[in-house]
Amino acid sequence: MPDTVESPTDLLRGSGLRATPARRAVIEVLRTKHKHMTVSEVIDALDSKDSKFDQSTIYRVLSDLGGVGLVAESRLSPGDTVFEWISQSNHHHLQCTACGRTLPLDDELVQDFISRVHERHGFHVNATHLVLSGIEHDCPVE
Amino acid sequence: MPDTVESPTDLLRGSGLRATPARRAVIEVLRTKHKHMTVSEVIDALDSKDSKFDQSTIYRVLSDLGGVGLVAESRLSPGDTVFEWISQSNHHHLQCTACGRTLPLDDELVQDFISRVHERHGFHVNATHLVLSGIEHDCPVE
DNA sequence: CTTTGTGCAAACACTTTGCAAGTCC
DNA sequence: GGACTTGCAAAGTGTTTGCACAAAG
Repeated sequence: MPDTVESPTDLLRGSGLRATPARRAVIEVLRTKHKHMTVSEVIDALDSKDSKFDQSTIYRVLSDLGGVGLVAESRLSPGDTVFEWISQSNHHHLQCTACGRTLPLDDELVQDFISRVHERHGFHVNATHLVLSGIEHDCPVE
Repeated sequence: MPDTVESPTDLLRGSGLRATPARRAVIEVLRTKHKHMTVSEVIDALDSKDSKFDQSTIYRVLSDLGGVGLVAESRLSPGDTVFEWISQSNHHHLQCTACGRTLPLDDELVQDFISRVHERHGFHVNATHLVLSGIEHDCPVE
C-alpha cells in the first residue's frame, strides 16, 4: 500500500482538470478529513483555514471532482448530500437513524455481497461509497 | 401469503392514524403503482384522477405514512426522494446508471447481507427498500 | 491569447411551517 | 366538542445559473 501522496495539482491535471486554488483547497480538505462532508462543512473548513470561496464555486468544484471520479457523492436524505475523497480502498458507512452517528462498514462484507449480486443477477453494483441506515446495537439515544 | 386487500381506512386506523381523504387517496395511488414515485408523481397521479390536494398536504401525508411504516422513503442519487408502498415482501432494486433501467434485486441476498452486517457490527440495517446503482450485464446502452 | 474558473447576486426547486377553517371520531 | 387535518400562502434550505472579470495553460 504505497502512500505516494500526489499533489492536488498533479491529481487535477491527471484528471484533465485545470489546477486552480479552489480545487486544490477542496482536495486538501477532503483528503485530510477521512469522513464524508456536507457542502457546508467543506465551506466552513475552508473558511477556518484561510481560503474563502463562494459557495457556488464549492458546488461547482465538488461537481467537477465528482465528474472525474476524485470524490464520491451520496445523498443521505434530501438536502443532505455528502462528499468524500476516494482513496484506493472503498469507504462504506452505517448511519444510525436514531442518533445520527456514522460508523464504518467492513468493506469485505460489501465486496462479498456485490459478488453474490453479480452471480445472481449479472449486475455489477458500483459501490465505492455505500451508506446504509438503521439502528446501531448500543445506540445512546435508543 | 394471503392477499386480503385491506381498505385504506383500515390500514390507517390499524396504524393509529385518522382515515382522511388525502391519506386514503395517497395510499390508493402508491398501492396501485408498484414502483416508487416522487412526490410530484404522486401529486400528478392524484390530480389526474379527481382528487386535488395541496402539495404541503401530500408532503405531510407521505411523512405520516412513512412514520408508521406504511410507505418507504428512499433517495436515489442526484435525483429526487421517492416513496413506495410497503407490501409484505421487501422491494430492492438495481438501477443501471447507463440506461436508467430499474431491475429487481433478490431479497434473499439482501437479507443475508443484513445478517452478516449485524453479526459483524451489531448494527441492524433498515432496508425495506434498497436501491443500488451500477451497470447491468447486458445493458443496451453500454 | 484562448479557454476555463470564480465571485456575485439572483433564480430555482423542493420541502417545511403558521394559522384559520374544516374534518374525523 | 375536542383533537387532528387541510389549504393557503409564505418562508426556508440547499443548489444552480447568467454574466463580467480574473486566472490558467
